[in-house]
Amino acid sequence: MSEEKSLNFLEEIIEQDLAEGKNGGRVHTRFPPEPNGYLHIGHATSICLNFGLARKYNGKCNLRFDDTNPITEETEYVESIMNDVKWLGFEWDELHFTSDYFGQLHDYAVALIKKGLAYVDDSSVEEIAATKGDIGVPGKETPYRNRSVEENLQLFEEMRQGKYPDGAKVLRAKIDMAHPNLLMRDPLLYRIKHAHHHRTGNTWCIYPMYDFAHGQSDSLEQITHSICTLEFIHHRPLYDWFIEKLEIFPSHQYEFARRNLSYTVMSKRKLLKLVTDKYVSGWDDPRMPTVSGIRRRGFTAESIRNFCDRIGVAKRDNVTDMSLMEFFVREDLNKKANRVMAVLDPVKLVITNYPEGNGEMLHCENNPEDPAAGFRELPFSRELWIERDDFMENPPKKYFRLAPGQMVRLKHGYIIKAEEVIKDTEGNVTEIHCTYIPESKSGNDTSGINVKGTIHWVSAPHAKTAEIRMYDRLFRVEDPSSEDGDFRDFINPDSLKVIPTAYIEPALAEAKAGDTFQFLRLGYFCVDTDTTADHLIFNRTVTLKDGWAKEQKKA
RNA sequence: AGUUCCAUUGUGUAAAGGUAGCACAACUGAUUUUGGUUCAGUUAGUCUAGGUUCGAAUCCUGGUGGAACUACCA
Repeated sequence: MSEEKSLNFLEEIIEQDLAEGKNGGRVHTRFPPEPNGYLHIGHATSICLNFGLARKYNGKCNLRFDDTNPITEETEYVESIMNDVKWLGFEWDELHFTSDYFGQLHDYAVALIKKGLAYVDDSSVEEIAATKGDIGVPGKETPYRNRSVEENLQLFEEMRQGKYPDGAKVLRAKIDMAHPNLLMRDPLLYRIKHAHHHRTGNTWCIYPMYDFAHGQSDSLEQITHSICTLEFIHHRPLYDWFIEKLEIFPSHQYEFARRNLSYTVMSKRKLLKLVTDKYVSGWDDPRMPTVSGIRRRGFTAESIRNFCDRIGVAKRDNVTDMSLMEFFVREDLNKKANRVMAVLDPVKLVITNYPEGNGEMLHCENNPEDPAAGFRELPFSRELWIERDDFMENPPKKYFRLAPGQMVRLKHGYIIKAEEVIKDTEGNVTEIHCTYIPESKSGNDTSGINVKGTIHWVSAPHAKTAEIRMYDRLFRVEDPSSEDGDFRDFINPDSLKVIPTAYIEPALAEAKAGDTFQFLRLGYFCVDTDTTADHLIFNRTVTLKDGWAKEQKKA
């Protein structure tokens, strides 16, 4: 049986083009971010799509910075974007900046003027908006629309030379002021901005608009399939118009629906607001849907690639549930992350019949899913920390863990039986006394006893401490992007919970930033970039599936 | 209102006129020294009304519902 994977609509288009011998059998895509912010998971789908298509069809994919607006763009963003693309596991075939084409784009503008297809307009922003018309209402032509080619050439040259202040004049295409598509009503091609550009400095004071730059840049790079999101679909007639009138390489634009994720926002404007208004610690806050944020949180590049492949690409509106992304993270980490033990909410456990002194070392498997991960030695002793909710004085029926008179296994260690509970004056449990069964040692258990529960622990005299940061969804509402206004109304106040001192097993003190572990029964945790030898910080990447929680919900 | 795009289980996607399938989620059960993992299984879907056809999720028409477009942003 050939495992025939179904094609998405873009792959179908490409295969048809290939079958027809279009573009000489070439496939060339590009990922074209504007360097005005950090990349987010939505960009990641676009990256996986563009680079993935190129990889699949033996083609090429460029990284192009669409830097036509000097006001918003910064070198810091350029660097973070290149870093994120590489981290996701992709290499660009060519690196370009739209600003490298400013000279060529200027020549294209001159060519359009010469053909009588572009003119200089002296109207103000307000006048242009007022004469644009409206949905269903045709616009009005400006009095400057019929200037001669010579005059337009001269004025455009004077614009370039810096003879006019910002906003005094613009270059517009001469198309149709009554066109039902607002974008075809004499769109702006160039505007005057006396501003410093992050790459071209002060060389230019006129800058091309997106529409006049994007398609031509695609064409200059011989891009065969220019893939963008659906909101650009109205731009396609313009895209094609420039290519036709300039008689340049016919790149084609294809649109797909933006990917949305439940409980998160993708708009760069809103992400920027989260950062500048300090709702989060920065672009790489582990709650942010940015590539740098989810990386810091411990999501792996492979799981993101798998996620993007799985959710696919289509043209209908969509909101993918977070649980799908979390599944791919768990799937990947389950194979890779070593199992270790940590106690987040400790209570003391004393094994009264275990000898006092230094205890013993236990031989522990690092990862049952990966035999190559090996073993480690783990100290065991008379006094341990265990998780507070692994003991219940009055347990419900299906509670498999510690309770008075009930037996449980200490992971990698012995079976114990709870004998006595010590409480403070307010009735809080401060210590649990129990006995152990010496013949039940993990690995050579001759006791013949079967217990239903296994709990994790850390030897009290050997334990190290660490700070644990637990993250939850940043937003309370499922689709925060549908809401406008103040974030405060729908930010989740419990999105960050800090545990200043948790107990961890001693070997973990050596862990380095970026290392990820499964804390047994608690979830996956990743060492934070701010961690130091004196102060270990773990971020919770994702929780484990919780069978006990389900059990309780039923009750 | 005009133009354009879209509509398949709770979610995301397949089925190019011929058995509505996959993954996640949910639910059963088995295995398990993690209430994890793994394995087996169950529930659940073509927006609507017509038309074309031997046969329609697919093609056509009308309706309904949703989205995008009215920046000297990209």
